[in-house]
Amino acid sequence: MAGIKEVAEEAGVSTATVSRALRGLHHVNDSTRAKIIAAAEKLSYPLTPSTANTASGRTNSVGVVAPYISRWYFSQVISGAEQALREAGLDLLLYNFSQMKGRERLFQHQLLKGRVDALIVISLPPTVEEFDSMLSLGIPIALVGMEHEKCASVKIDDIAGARSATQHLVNQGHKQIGLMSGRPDDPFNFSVPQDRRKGFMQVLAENGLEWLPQREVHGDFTMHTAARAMDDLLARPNRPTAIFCESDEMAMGAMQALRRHGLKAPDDISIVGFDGHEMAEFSELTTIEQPVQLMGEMAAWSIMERLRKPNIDPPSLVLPTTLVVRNSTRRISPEEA
Amino acid sequence: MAGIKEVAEEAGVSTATVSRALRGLHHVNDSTRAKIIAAAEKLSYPLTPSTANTASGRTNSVGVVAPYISRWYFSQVISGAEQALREAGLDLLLYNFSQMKGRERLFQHQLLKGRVDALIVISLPPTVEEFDSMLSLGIPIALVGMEHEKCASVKIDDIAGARSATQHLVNQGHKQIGLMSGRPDDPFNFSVPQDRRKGFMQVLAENGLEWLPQREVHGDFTMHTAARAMDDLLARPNRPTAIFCESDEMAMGAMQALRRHGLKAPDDISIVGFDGHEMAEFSELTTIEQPVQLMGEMAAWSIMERLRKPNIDPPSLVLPTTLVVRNSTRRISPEEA
DNA sequence: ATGAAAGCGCTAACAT
DNA sequence: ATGTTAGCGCTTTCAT
Repeated sequence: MAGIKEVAEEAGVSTATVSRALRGLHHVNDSTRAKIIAAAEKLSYPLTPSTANTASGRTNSVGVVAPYISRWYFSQVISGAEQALREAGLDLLLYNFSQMKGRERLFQHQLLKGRVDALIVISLPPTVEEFDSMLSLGIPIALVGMEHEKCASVKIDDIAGARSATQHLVNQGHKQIGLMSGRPDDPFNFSVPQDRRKGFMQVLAENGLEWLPQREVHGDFTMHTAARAMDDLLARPNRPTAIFCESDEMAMGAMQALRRHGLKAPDDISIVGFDGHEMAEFSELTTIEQPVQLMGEMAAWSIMERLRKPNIDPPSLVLPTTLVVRNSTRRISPEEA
Repeated sequence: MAGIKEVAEEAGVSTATVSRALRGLHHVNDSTRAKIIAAAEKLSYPLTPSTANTASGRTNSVGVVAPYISRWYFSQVISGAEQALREAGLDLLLYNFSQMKGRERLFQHQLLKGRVDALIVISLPPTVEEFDSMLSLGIPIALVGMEHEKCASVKIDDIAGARSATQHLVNQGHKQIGLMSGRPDDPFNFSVPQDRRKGFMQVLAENGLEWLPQREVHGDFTMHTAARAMDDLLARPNRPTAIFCESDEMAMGAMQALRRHGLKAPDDISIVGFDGHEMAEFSELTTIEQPVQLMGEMAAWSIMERLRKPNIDPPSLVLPTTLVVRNSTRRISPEEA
């Protein structure tokens, strides 16, 4: 296996010069550099040797931590981050933090330790201790979909998004509006469902609409539980004419349940979702789109910036959402309402 | 930062013993090991130090290479692999190989070089040269969705899957059956579309059904292009009574197009997909399910096995698919056919 | 079963 | 601008 020594020999220089040349440092003669690059290519020597780690203390890779990696939202963010990181020549280490048992959890920061130069944490604060242990790594952290004073963050305004979804329903004449929200006993203290619920309630109140607790059902942000929750809601009296679902997947679950009951959106009930899931278009679902992939990219950029200048303080970005009106919501007449 | 030296001091032993104890090697007294583990935990010293790389030559991580990482199929496989690898204490390095420019491509194996102990390559053979350069790394490689004599592989029988999808349509009385297939000018020499097409044609021939080339349209395995292709097909004469789509996403695109034209599956045209996409249930799509996540897990296991015993030859696994009948296909009467 | 010491392949500090 | 020489933090002989 060709190492830096072989390359040095081939180019007729010292290993130190090879190291400098390949990393684009100053004070290397252009012709020398050319020779070295030629030698490196010939021996297919890597531009960033993996073993550089030990000597330099930098790993040239960043960790991405997420509770799920195959769900739409997460895979989009990861994809965005991957692109930005690879462009910058950084490797991406993937860490899924959902199913680990207690004892292993205790070791989390030790897993990460020394393996990554920075961390991107997607949308779920683990327990406080776990989070502290991440902070204690002393490396830059960028949060996606959350905020924390000590970390950079990229997120949307969930309250505003929920507001415009709800306002859309109100504008269309709906007065009896239901809510499909996250479980109150969510295992994670996740702010997203809370914020989306808050925005919803604000708009109801501002428009003088009465809120009936029996118009709310809960899901866990998947289609499956949402469909079941919807069954439940449909069985209750005072059926709403429209429903705001805190995620597109839940909205699609709701629509599925509707169909099972011989009902249809928007004819029988209007449905608005949240996220901009790729399948929302297929379902003709009205929704609030968020720039998911972009959020991953920006998180990556933000940590790379901080890797360059460790002293700037971590930026907090809020990206815009867009109401996309499709065919799952409709205007209703005053008599219907 | 606590290193092996600190742990050694704390435990009152040498660094060599710490190294041995923490990696579970033989010839370490139980009580010594206990002391060392305690010291390590106290100083939050990682079980598998990242810098072990240099000295041992092993990186304790495997690379996952995929052309996309946010598409459903790929994210599922990655998720499965991640679980299996993490359980075994291996890190997962993610490499997306789609958008890289020519010159960078040339450097691919150099990117990987020395960074991973093994490779899992998902569903797309890059160019032959790129593949050769991966092989030349001299590390175990597991393929998902493809085969190669020198690599382990985990796949399904695409021909058989396509056969049972098509047979299902035939069994329901369809005689004029259309095909939504991959682009013939696919940038990758991807065997999946070819195999699925082959299975389809076999069943048609076996049942003495005539094949009309104008019943075939092409997509790129996404909803979007499929919808457009479907528009095209619907505009042609001799409209088929059923269509086999080579992927669920294409099937959903087709159904979307159908709706736009005021048509509906299965009433106007029966649609059968392929993959077992999570949204297939929502769409009530009849499909061929493949155990996607499991394929990722098995690929991981297979390389870990080979990491242990380098001399066994790479296993080639074929996992079963299942026909799941939902509501996008229906039996038609002889008069209709 | 444990320790001492010689690397692993590279980078960094110091020469020149 | 380039070479020399210590390390980096760990693993792995080889002793004991």
